[in-house]
Amino acid sequence: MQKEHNLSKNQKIIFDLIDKSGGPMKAYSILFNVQKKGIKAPLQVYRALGKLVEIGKIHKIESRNAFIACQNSSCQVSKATAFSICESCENVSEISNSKLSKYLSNFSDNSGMKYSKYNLEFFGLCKKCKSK
Amino acid sequence: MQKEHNLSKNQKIIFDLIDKSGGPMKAYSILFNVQKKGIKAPLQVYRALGKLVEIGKIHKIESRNAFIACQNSSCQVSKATAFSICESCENVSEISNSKLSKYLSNFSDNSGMKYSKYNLEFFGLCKKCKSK
DNA sequence: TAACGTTATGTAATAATATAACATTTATAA
DNA sequence: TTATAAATGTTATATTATTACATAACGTTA
Ligand SMILES: [Zn+2]
Ligand SMILES: [Zn+2]
Ligand SMILES: [Zn+2]
Ligand SMILES: [Zn+2]
Repeated sequence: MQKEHNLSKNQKIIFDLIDKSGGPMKAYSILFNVQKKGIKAPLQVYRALGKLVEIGKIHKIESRNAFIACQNSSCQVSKATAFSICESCENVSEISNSKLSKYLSNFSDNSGMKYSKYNLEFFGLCKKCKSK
Repeated sequence: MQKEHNLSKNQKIIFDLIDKSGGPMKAYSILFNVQKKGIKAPLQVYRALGKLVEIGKIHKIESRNAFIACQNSSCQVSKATAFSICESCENVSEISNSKLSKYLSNFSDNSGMKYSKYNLEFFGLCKKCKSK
């Protein structure tokens, strides 16, 4: 059962934009796109992004400095994320594989460290780009 | 058997600095530290970093925009990397776990994508920070 | 309702990270 | 040698992200 988060005005504008885009978006591209809605400054964008990441509605693709809407309805928080990234067309998908997530969530080694979160990024060529 | 790369002057200066630091270093901190050795501009640092990453002598910690010397002698290229990051003291270690790397290198799903590279970052509290 | 604490917003300035463009030099190899 | 690739030097600029401070909206409870 997913907690309902009542998004604020700016959070909703920015989430809707990212979600509808269907892919990763960069902060300043978001800013450009929401200026007509009254969001004029980078900080307004970064604050909304920060909150949306915190509650798991979006994730940051670290290697690309970009943000993508969560494609996995059960992702309440951004604490166990995996993505596949095409190095040619830059298409990104969230990987939703229960074996993988179990394996990583349960991973431990002899470092004495307790892992509470992970982020995994796979790179390669997508189907389309491979066949070119 | 690891290929010997003859590092250039700037590459050697920057690699030695990162390696001796024993942890992750940020580009502008590197720049500051090597200015006395004649490296004066960001681009000189980023070019050396780019090459060092390419040949696997260092890795980029994406979530921190920082660079760490490879702690795994068999890492020829930065194509299969895993790190543990303490969210309190920011200590970073490269994870060298053959089961994990086999599991991830062989991972495939039904997306039709061929994965040639991955980067995994685990977050948590290290032993020291946990006991505080 | 009133008071309070929390969350979100607005705005300006600036910090931190990274690359483009161009000229020159050094290393490698045919 | 000649050519080719790799590395360097330098200036300027692009991109990504945060600090600082003031104000407004929201939710809770007295
Ligand atoms: Zn998700
Ligand atoms: Zn592709
Ligand atoms: Zn390594
Ligand atoms: Zn720690």
